[in-house]
Amino acid sequence: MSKTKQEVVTEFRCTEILDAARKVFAEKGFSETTMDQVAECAGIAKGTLYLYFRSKRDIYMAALMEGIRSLNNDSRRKVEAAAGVREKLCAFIETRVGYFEQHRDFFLIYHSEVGNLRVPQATHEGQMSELYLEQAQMLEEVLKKAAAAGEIRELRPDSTAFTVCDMTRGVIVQRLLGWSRAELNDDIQHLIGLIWRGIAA
Amino acid sequence: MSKTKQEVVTEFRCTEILDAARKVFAEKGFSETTMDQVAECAGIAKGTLYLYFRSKRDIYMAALMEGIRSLNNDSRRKVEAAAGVREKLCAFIETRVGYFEQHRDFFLIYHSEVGNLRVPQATHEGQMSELYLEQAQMLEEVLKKAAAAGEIRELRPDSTAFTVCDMTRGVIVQRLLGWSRAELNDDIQHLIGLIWRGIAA
DNA sequence: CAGTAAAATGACTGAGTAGTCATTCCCTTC
DNA sequence: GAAGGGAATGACTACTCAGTCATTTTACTG
Repeated sequence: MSKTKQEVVTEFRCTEILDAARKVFAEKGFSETTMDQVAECAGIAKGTLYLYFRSKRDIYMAALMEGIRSLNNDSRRKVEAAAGVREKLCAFIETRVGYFEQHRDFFLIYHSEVGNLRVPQATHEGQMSELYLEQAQMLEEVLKKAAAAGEIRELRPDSTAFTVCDMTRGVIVQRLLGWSRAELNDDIQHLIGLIWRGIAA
Repeated sequence: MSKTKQEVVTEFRCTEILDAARKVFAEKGFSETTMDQVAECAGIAKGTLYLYFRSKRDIYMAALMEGIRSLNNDSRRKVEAAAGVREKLCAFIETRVGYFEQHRDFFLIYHSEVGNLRVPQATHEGQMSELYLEQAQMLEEVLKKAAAAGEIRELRPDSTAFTVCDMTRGVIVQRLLGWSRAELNDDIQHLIGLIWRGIAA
Protein backbone atom coordinates (compact mmCIF):
# COMPACT_ATOMS: atom_id res chain seq x y z
CA MET A 1 0.00 0.00 0.00
CA SER A 2 2.45 2.64 1.22
CA LYS A 3 4.95 1.06 -1.08
CA THR A 4 2.67 1.57 -4.06
CA LYS A 5 2.17 5.16 -3.10
CA GLN A 6 5.89 5.70 -2.87
CA GLU A 7 6.30 4.14 -6.26
CA VAL A 8 3.73 6.47 -7.72
CA VAL A 9 5.52 9.51 -6.32
CA THR A 10 8.85 8.25 -7.55
CA GLU A 11 7.50 7.64 -11.01
CA PHE A 12 5.92 11.07 -11.08
CA ARG A 13 9.13 12.77 -10.03
CA CYS A 14 11.13 10.81 -12.58
CA THR A 15 8.79 11.74 -15.38
CA GLU A 16 8.85 15.35 -14.27
CA ILE A 17 12.62 15.36 -14.24
CA LEU A 18 13.01 13.62 -17.59
CA ASP A 19 10.55 15.97 -19.26
CA ALA A 20 12.43 18.97 -17.92
CA ALA A 21 15.70 17.37 -18.94
CA ARG A 22 14.57 16.86 -22.50
CA LYS A 23 13.54 20.48 -22.69
CA VAL A 24 16.78 22.01 -21.47
CA PHE A 25 19.13 19.49 -23.04
CA ALA A 26 17.37 20.09 -26.34
CA GLU A 27 17.94 23.81 -26.02
CA LYS A 28 21.58 23.81 -25.01
CA GLY A 29 23.04 20.38 -25.56
CA PHE A 30 24.53 18.13 -22.92
CA SER A 31 27.63 20.05 -21.93
CA GLU A 32 26.12 23.51 -21.91
CA THR A 33 23.27 22.48 -19.69
CA THR A 34 23.72 22.76 -15.93
CA MET A 35 22.00 20.69 -13.31
CA ASP A 36 20.67 23.90 -11.81
CA GLN A 37 18.83 24.58 -15.05
CA VAL A 38 17.34 21.11 -15.13
CA ALA A 39 16.26 21.50 -11.53
CA GLU A 40 14.74 24.91 -12.10
CA CYS A 41 12.88 23.72 -15.18
CA ALA A 42 11.53 20.77 -13.23
CA GLY A 43 10.58 23.07 -10.38
CA ILE A 44 12.63 21.28 -7.78
CA ALA A 45 15.98 21.76 -6.03
CA LYS A 46 19.19 20.45 -7.45
CA GLY A 47 19.72 18.02 -4.58
CA THR A 48 16.41 16.36 -5.39
CA LEU A 49 17.67 15.37 -8.80
CA TYR A 50 20.25 13.22 -7.11
CA LEU A 51 17.58 11.41 -5.10
CA TYR A 52 16.27 9.99 -8.36
CA PHE A 53 19.30 9.82 -10.62
CA ARG A 54 22.95 9.07 -10.09
CA SER A 55 24.43 11.75 -12.29
CA LYS A 56 23.89 14.27 -15.03
CA ARG A 57 24.77 11.73 -17.69
CA ASP A 58 22.30 9.32 -16.13
CA ILE A 59 19.45 11.76 -16.53
CA TYR A 60 20.46 12.50 -20.09
CA MET A 61 20.69 8.88 -21.08
CA ALA A 62 17.44 8.03 -19.34
CA ALA A 63 15.64 10.79 -21.21
CA LEU A 64 17.16 9.59 -24.47
CA MET A 65 16.63 5.87 -23.97
CA GLU A 66 13.04 6.21 -22.85
CA GLY A 67 12.27 8.25 -25.93
CA ILE A 68 13.93 5.83 -28.29
CA ARG A 69 12.24 2.86 -26.71
CA SER A 70 8.85 4.49 -26.97
CA LEU A 71 9.51 5.48 -30.57
CA ASN A 72 10.66 2.01 -31.52
CA ASN A 73 7.60 0.47 -29.93
CA ASP A 74 5.31 2.81 -31.81
CA SER A 75 7.11 2.09 -35.06
CA ARG A 76 7.01 -1.65 -34.59
CA ARG A 77 3.34 -1.67 -33.73
CA LYS A 78 2.39 0.39 -36.76
CA VAL A 79 4.61 -1.54 -39.12
CA GLU A 80 3.21 -4.86 -37.96
CA ALA A 81 -0.32 -3.57 -38.32
CA ALA A 82 0.22 -2.46 -41.92
CA ALA A 83 -0.67 -4.91 -44.68
CA GLY A 84 1.67 -4.75 -47.70
CA VAL A 85 5.34 -3.83 -47.98
CA ARG A 86 4.68 -0.39 -49.32
CA GLU A 87 2.20 0.20 -46.51
CA LYS A 88 4.70 -1.01 -43.95
CA LEU A 89 7.32 1.36 -45.26
CA CYS A 90 4.78 4.12 -45.24
CA ALA A 91 3.80 3.31 -41.67
CA PHE A 92 7.41 3.34 -40.59
CA ILE A 93 8.11 6.74 -42.06
CA GLU A 94 4.83 8.28 -40.99
CA THR A 95 5.18 7.06 -37.44
CA ARG A 96 8.65 8.39 -37.05
CA VAL A 97 8.10 11.73 -38.68
CA GLY A 98 4.92 12.14 -36.68
CA TYR A 99 6.53 11.14 -33.42
CA PHE A 100 9.37 13.58 -33.83
CA GLU A 101 7.05 16.41 -34.84
CA GLN A 102 5.24 15.77 -31.57
CA HIS A 103 8.44 15.55 -29.55
CA ARG A 104 10.82 18.10 -30.98
CA ASP A 105 12.82 18.32 -27.78
CA PHE A 106 13.42 14.64 -27.93
CA PHE A 107 14.39 14.78 -31.57
CA LEU A 108 17.03 17.40 -30.89
CA ILE A 109 18.66 15.20 -28.27
CA TYR A 110 18.28 12.12 -30.41
CA HIS A 111 19.73 13.76 -33.47
CA SER A 112 22.65 15.26 -31.61
CA GLU A 113 23.40 11.95 -29.96
CA VAL A 114 23.35 10.10 -33.26
CA GLY A 115 25.88 12.72 -34.30
CA ASN A 116 28.25 11.59 -31.56
CA LEU A 117 30.16 8.77 -33.10
CA ARG A 118 32.86 8.90 -30.48
CA VAL A 119 32.90 6.25 -27.79
CA PRO A 120 29.91 6.57 -25.49
CA GLN A 121 30.00 6.45 -21.69
CA ALA A 122 31.03 3.09 -20.29
CA THR A 123 27.76 2.23 -18.56
CA HIS A 124 25.56 2.94 -21.51
CA GLU A 125 28.03 1.66 -24.02
CA GLY A 126 26.32 -0.27 -26.73
CA GLN A 127 22.83 0.34 -25.41
CA MET A 128 22.47 3.39 -27.58
CA SER A 129 23.63 1.85 -30.81
CA GLU A 130 21.66 -1.27 -29.94
CA LEU A 131 18.45 0.72 -29.84
CA TYR A 132 19.51 2.58 -32.94
CA LEU A 133 20.14 -0.63 -34.82
CA GLU A 134 16.85 -2.07 -33.65
CA GLN A 135 14.80 0.20 -35.89
CA ALA A 136 16.95 -0.56 -38.90
CA GLN A 137 16.72 -4.29 -38.27
CA MET A 138 12.97 -4.12 -38.13
CA LEU A 139 12.96 -2.55 -41.58
CA GLU A 140 15.54 -5.04 -42.77
CA GLU A 141 13.19 -7.90 -41.96
CA VAL A 142 10.39 -6.29 -43.91
CA LEU A 143 12.66 -5.79 -46.90
CA LYS A 144 14.01 -9.33 -46.76
CA LYS A 145 10.58 -10.90 -46.78
CA ALA A 146 9.40 -8.62 -49.54
CA ALA A 147 12.42 -9.49 -51.65
CA ALA A 148 11.88 -13.21 -51.07
CA ALA A 149 8.27 -12.80 -52.16
CA GLY A 150 9.37 -10.95 -55.27
CA GLU A 151 7.54 -7.80 -54.23
CA ILE A 152 10.66 -5.73 -54.47
CA ARG A 153 13.90 -6.33 -56.30
CA GLU A 154 16.89 -8.04 -54.72
CA LEU A 155 19.19 -5.61 -52.96
CA ARG A 156 21.22 -5.49 -49.80
CA PRO A 157 18.52 -5.27 -47.15
CA ASP A 158 20.79 -4.08 -44.36
CA SER A 159 22.24 -1.21 -46.28
CA THR A 160 18.86 -0.30 -47.73
CA ALA A 161 17.25 -0.31 -44.32
CA PHE A 162 19.83 2.12 -42.99
CA THR A 163 19.35 4.30 -46.00
CA VAL A 164 15.61 4.51 -45.44
CA CYS A 165 16.26 5.49 -41.83
CA ASP A 166 18.67 8.17 -42.96
CA MET A 167 16.23 9.58 -45.46
CA THR A 168 13.50 9.67 -42.87
CA ARG A 169 15.72 11.49 -40.45
CA GLY A 170 16.70 13.87 -43.22
CA VAL A 171 13.11 14.84 -43.88
CA ILE A 172 12.58 15.60 -40.21
CA VAL A 173 15.65 17.81 -40.13
CA GLN A 174 14.53 19.68 -43.23
CA ARG A 175 11.19 20.36 -41.62
CA LEU A 176 12.63 21.31 -38.25
CA LEU A 177 15.00 23.82 -39.75
CA GLY A 178 12.28 25.31 -41.90
CA TRP A 179 14.00 24.22 -45.11
CA SER A 180 10.83 22.62 -46.30
CA ARG A 181 7.69 24.65 -46.77
CA ALA A 182 5.64 21.75 -48.05
CA GLU A 183 2.82 20.08 -46.19
CA LEU A 184 3.90 17.25 -43.94
CA ASN A 185 2.07 14.74 -46.08
CA ASP A 186 3.64 16.00 -49.29
CA ASP A 187 7.09 15.56 -47.81
CA ILE A 188 6.27 12.04 -46.75
CA GLN A 189 4.68 11.08 -50.06
CA HIS A 190 7.59 12.55 -51.96
CA LEU A 191 9.99 10.47 -49.94
CA ILE A 192 7.96 7.30 -50.30
CA GLY A 193 7.74 7.83 -54.03
CA LEU A 194 11.49 8.10 -54.23
CA ILE A 195 12.12 5.03 -52.12
CA TRP A 196 9.50 2.90 -53.75
CA ARG A 197 10.76 3.44 -57.27
CA GLY A 198 14.22 2.83 -55.92
CA ILE A 199 13.40 -0.59 -54.56
CA ALA A 200 10.42 -1.76 -56.63
CA ALA A 201 10.78 -4.98 -58.59
CA MET B 1 60.33 39.99 -47.60
CA SER B 2 60.26 39.73 -43.85
CA LYS B 3 56.53 40.10 -44.09
CA THR B 4 56.33 37.16 -46.45
CA LYS B 5 58.40 35.11 -44.10
CA GLN B 6 56.17 35.99 -41.21
CA GLU B 7 53.17 35.02 -43.25
CA VAL B 8 54.68 31.67 -44.03
CA VAL B 9 55.31 30.99 -40.36
CA THR B 10 51.83 32.09 -39.43
CA GLU B 11 50.26 29.90 -42.04
CA PHE B 12 52.37 26.97 -40.96
CA ARG B 13 51.41 27.40 -37.32
CA CYS B 14 47.74 27.75 -38.19
CA THR B 15 47.74 24.60 -40.26
CA GLU B 16 49.58 22.78 -37.51
CA ILE B 17 47.05 23.93 -34.94
CA LEU B 18 44.00 23.13 -37.05
CA ASP B 19 45.29 19.66 -37.86
CA ALA B 20 45.87 18.98 -34.18
CA ALA B 21 42.48 20.45 -33.37
CA ARG B 22 40.70 18.18 -35.81
CA LYS B 23 42.41 15.20 -34.29
CA VAL B 24 41.55 15.88 -30.66
CA PHE B 25 38.11 17.38 -31.25
CA ALA B 26 37.25 14.32 -33.31
CA GLU B 27 38.26 12.06 -30.45
CA LYS B 28 36.52 13.79 -27.60
CA GLY B 29 34.08 16.31 -28.98
CA PHE B 30 34.15 20.03 -28.40
CA SER B 31 33.36 20.27 -24.71
CA GLU B 32 35.45 17.36 -23.54
CA THR B 33 38.55 18.62 -25.29
CA THR B 34 40.88 20.95 -23.40
CA MET B 35 43.10 23.58 -24.87
CA ASP B 36 46.05 21.87 -23.20
CA GLN B 37 45.30 18.76 -25.23
CA VAL B 38 45.14 20.72 -28.47
CA ALA B 39 48.41 22.42 -27.60
CA GLU B 40 50.11 19.18 -26.69
CA CYS B 41 48.92 17.49 -29.86
CA ALA B 42 50.20 20.42 -31.91
CA GLY B 43 53.50 20.32 -30.02
CA ILE B 44 53.28 23.89 -28.79
CA ALA B 45 52.37 25.66 -25.56
CA LYS B 46 48.85 26.67 -24.76
CA GLY B 47 49.66 30.36 -24.84
CA THR B 48 50.78 30.02 -28.43
CA LEU B 49 47.32 28.92 -29.47
CA TYR B 50 46.05 32.31 -28.44
CA LEU B 51 48.60 34.07 -30.63
CA TYR B 52 46.84 32.61 -33.67
CA PHE B 53 43.25 32.19 -32.55
CA ARG B 54 40.93 34.16 -30.32
CA SER B 55 39.30 31.30 -28.48
CA LYS B 56 38.61 27.61 -28.29
CA ARG B 57 35.44 27.98 -30.32
CA ASP B 58 37.39 29.94 -32.91
CA ILE B 59 39.79 27.08 -33.47
CA TYR B 60 36.98 24.60 -33.64
CA MET B 61 35.01 26.61 -36.16
CA ALA B 62 38.09 27.33 -38.24
CA ALA B 63 38.90 23.62 -38.43
CA LEU B 64 35.35 22.86 -39.38
CA MET B 65 34.87 25.63 -41.94
CA GLU B 66 38.14 25.00 -43.70
CA GLY B 67 37.21 21.37 -44.09
CA ILE B 68 33.75 22.07 -45.41
CA ARG B 69 35.02 24.66 -47.84
CA SER B 70 37.64 22.30 -49.19
CA LEU B 71 35.11 19.50 -49.47
CA ASN B 72 32.60 21.68 -51.26
CA ASN B 73 35.26 22.83 -53.71
CA ASP B 74 36.29 19.27 -54.46
CA SER B 75 32.68 18.27 -54.94
CA ARG B 76 31.88 21.17 -57.22
CA ARG B 77 34.95 20.57 -59.37
CA LYS B 78 34.20 16.90 -59.82
CA VAL B 79 30.53 17.43 -60.49
CA GLU B 80 31.23 20.08 -63.10
CA ALA B 81 33.77 17.84 -64.77
CA ALA B 82 31.36 14.91 -65.07
CA ALA B 83 29.35 14.57 -68.27
CA GLY B 84 25.80 13.27 -67.73
CA VAL B 85 23.42 13.55 -64.81
CA ARG B 86 24.04 10.08 -63.55
CA GLU B 87 27.77 10.69 -63.78
CA LYS B 88 27.41 13.97 -61.91
CA LEU B 89 25.51 12.28 -59.13
CA CYS B 90 28.10 9.57 -59.07
CA ALA B 91 30.88 12.12 -58.89
CA PHE B 92 29.17 13.92 -56.05
CA ILE B 93 28.77 10.80 -53.95
CA GLU B 94 32.18 9.39 -54.76
CA THR B 95 33.93 12.63 -53.97
CA ARG B 96 32.25 13.03 -50.65
CA VAL B 97 32.57 9.46 -49.49
CA GLY B 98 36.18 9.46 -50.59
CA TYR B 99 36.97 12.76 -48.93
CA PHE B 100 35.54 11.65 -45.62
CA GLU B 101 37.30 8.32 -45.75
CA GLN B 102 40.52 10.28 -46.16
CA HIS B 103 39.65 12.72 -43.40
CA ARG B 104 37.88 10.73 -40.72
CA ASP B 105 38.79 13.23 -38.03
CA PHE B 106 37.12 15.92 -40.00
CA PHE B 107 34.05 13.81 -40.63
CA LEU B 108 33.55 13.21 -36.93
CA ILE B 109 33.53 16.94 -36.26
CA TYR B 110 31.40 17.64 -39.29
CA HIS B 111 28.87 14.98 -38.42
CA SER B 112 28.61 16.00 -34.81
CA GLU B 113 28.17 19.64 -35.80
CA VAL B 114 25.45 18.81 -38.29
CA GLY B 115 23.85 17.06 -35.36
CA ASN B 116 23.71 20.33 -33.45
CA LEU B 117 20.51 21.91 -34.54
CA ARG B 118 20.49 24.32 -31.62
CA VAL B 119 21.41 27.93 -32.18
CA PRO B 120 25.05 28.26 -33.20
CA GLN B 121 27.52 30.76 -31.78
CA ALA B 122 26.71 34.35 -32.64
CA THR B 123 29.82 35.08 -34.70
CA HIS B 124 29.57 32.03 -36.87
CA GLU B 125 25.82 32.09 -37.00
CA GLY B 126 24.54 31.16 -40.39
CA GLN B 127 27.97 30.53 -41.86
CA MET B 128 27.71 26.89 -41.00
CA SER B 129 24.28 26.26 -42.43
CA GLU B 130 25.20 28.41 -45.41
CA LEU B 131 28.07 26.08 -46.25
CA TYR B 132 25.87 23.12 -45.52
CA LEU B 133 23.17 24.36 -47.88
CA GLU B 134 25.74 25.10 -50.58
CA GLN B 135 26.33 21.43 -51.34
CA ALA B 136 22.63 20.71 -51.51
CA GLN B 137 22.04 23.64 -53.83
CA MET B 138 24.74 22.45 -56.16
CA LEU B 139 22.93 19.14 -56.46
CA GLU B 140 19.62 20.91 -56.78
CA GLU B 141 20.87 22.73 -59.89
CA VAL B 142 21.96 19.48 -61.47
CA LEU B 143 18.59 17.90 -60.77
CA LYS B 144 16.66 20.89 -62.08
CA LYS B 145 18.49 20.92 -65.38
CA ALA B 146 18.15 17.19 -65.75
CA ALA B 147 14.43 17.36 -65.11
CA ALA B 148 14.02 20.18 -67.62
CA ALA B 149 15.88 18.08 -70.19
CA GLY B 150 13.65 15.13 -69.43
CA GLU B 151 16.55 13.01 -68.27
CA ILE B 152 14.91 12.36 -64.94
CA ARG B 153 11.31 12.62 -63.87
CA GLU B 154 9.83 15.76 -62.38
CA LEU B 155 10.18 15.89 -58.60
CA ARG B 156 10.93 18.49 -55.98
CA PRO B 157 14.61 19.20 -56.65
CA ASP B 158 15.29 20.84 -53.29
CA SER B 159 13.93 18.04 -51.21
CA THR B 160 15.53 15.43 -53.42
CA ALA B 161 18.90 17.14 -53.22
CA PHE B 162 18.79 17.09 -49.44
CA THR B 163 17.78 13.47 -49.49
CA VAL B 164 20.75 12.53 -51.66
CA CYS B 165 23.02 14.35 -49.22
CA ASP B 166 21.47 12.49 -46.31
CA MET B 167 21.90 9.16 -47.99
CA THR B 168 25.51 9.91 -48.78
CA ARG B 169 26.18 10.85 -45.21
CA GLY B 170 24.40 7.71 -44.08
CA VAL B 171 26.69 5.49 -46.11
CA ILE B 172 29.71 7.14 -44.58
CA VAL B 173 28.40 6.60 -41.08
CA GLN B 174 27.67 2.96 -41.81
CA ARG B 175 31.21 2.48 -43.00
CA LEU B 176 32.78 4.41 -40.17
CA LEU B 177 30.96 2.44 -37.52
CA GLY B 178 31.83 -0.82 -39.19
CA TRP B 179 28.18 -1.58 -39.94
CA SER B 180 29.04 -2.20 -43.56
CA ARG B 181 31.46 -4.94 -44.51
CA ALA B 182 31.10 -4.34 -48.22
CA GLU B 183 33.74 -2.86 -50.47
CA LEU B 184 33.65 0.90 -50.73
CA ASN B 185 32.66 0.72 -54.36
CA ASP B 186 29.86 -1.73 -53.72
CA ASP B 187 28.36 0.60 -51.14
CA ILE B 188 28.54 3.48 -53.54
CA GLN B 189 27.12 1.55 -56.46
CA HIS B 190 24.32 0.20 -54.31
CA LEU B 191 23.41 3.71 -53.29
CA ILE B 192 23.55 5.07 -56.81
CA GLY B 193 21.38 2.22 -58.02
CA LEU B 194 18.81 3.08 -55.43
CA ILE B 195 18.83 6.78 -56.17
CA TRP B 196 18.86 6.41 -59.92
CA ARG B 197 15.83 4.16 -60.05
CA GLY B 198 14.18 6.52 -57.64
CA ILE B 199 14.59 9.55 -59.85
CA ALA B 200 14.87 8.12 -63.37
CA ALA B 201 12.33 9.26 -65.95
C1' DC C 1 -1.37 17.51 17.92
C1' DA C 2 3.20 15.75 19.21
C1' DG C 3 6.63 12.62 17.29
C1' DT C 4 9.08 10.58 13.77
C1' DA C 5 10.74 9.31 9.46
C1' DA C 6 11.23 10.30 4.77
C1' DA C 7 11.74 13.82 1.26
C1' DA C 8 13.42 18.07 -0.22
C1' DT C 9 16.53 21.82 0.00
C1' DG C 10 20.45 24.86 -1.35
C1' DA C 11 24.89 26.54 0.49
C1' DC C 12 29.13 24.62 -0.02
C1' DT C 13 33.35 22.10 -1.85
C1' DG C 14 36.67 20.43 -4.84
C1' DA C 15 38.03 19.53 -9.34
C1' DG C 16 38.82 21.19 -13.70
C1' DT C 17 39.85 24.59 -17.32
C1' DA C 18 39.61 28.89 -20.64
C1' DG C 19 42.22 32.52 -21.16
C1' DT C 20 46.23 35.88 -19.43
C1' DC C 21 50.65 37.83 -19.03
C1' DA C 22 55.29 38.35 -16.89
C1' DT C 23 59.16 35.92 -18.21
C1' DT C 24 62.23 33.36 -21.27
C1' DC C 25 63.93 32.05 -25.64
C1' DC C 26 65.59 32.68 -30.18
C1' DC C 27 66.54 34.95 -34.34
C1' DT C 28 68.00 38.83 -36.84
C1' DT C 29 70.88 42.66 -37.66
C1' DC C 30 74.75 45.51 -37.36
C1' DG D 1 78.89 38.77 -30.44
C1' DA D 2 75.84 42.24 -28.35
C1' DA D 3 71.49 44.43 -28.65
C1' DG D 4 66.81 44.51 -29.75
C1' DG D 5 62.35 42.72 -30.66
C1' DG D 6 59.04 39.44 -31.74
C1' DA D 7 57.57 34.68 -30.74
C1' DA D 8 56.80 31.16 -27.40
C1' DT D 9 56.03 29.65 -22.83
C1' DG D 10 53.47 27.78 -18.79
C1' DA D 11 52.32 29.11 -14.04
C1' DC D 12 48.62 31.48 -12.61
C1' DT D 13 43.81 33.50 -12.07
C1' DA D 14 39.15 33.70 -12.01
C1' DC D 15 35.34 31.19 -12.73
C1' DT D 16 32.03 27.40 -13.51
C1' DC D 17 29.58 23.54 -12.02
C1' DA D 18 28.72 18.43 -10.69
C1' DG D 19 27.83 16.38 -6.78
C1' DT D 20 27.35 16.39 -1.34
C1' DC D 21 25.26 16.72 3.04
C1' DA D 22 23.75 19.23 7.23
C1' DT D 23 19.51 21.38 7.84
C1' DT D 24 14.62 22.21 7.04
C1' DT D 25 10.09 20.90 5.43
C1' DT D 26 6.48 17.78 4.67
C1' DA D 27 3.61 13.73 5.45
C1' DC D 28 2.09 10.25 8.18
C1' DT D 29 0.69 7.92 12.48
C1' DG D 30 -1.08 6.95 16.94
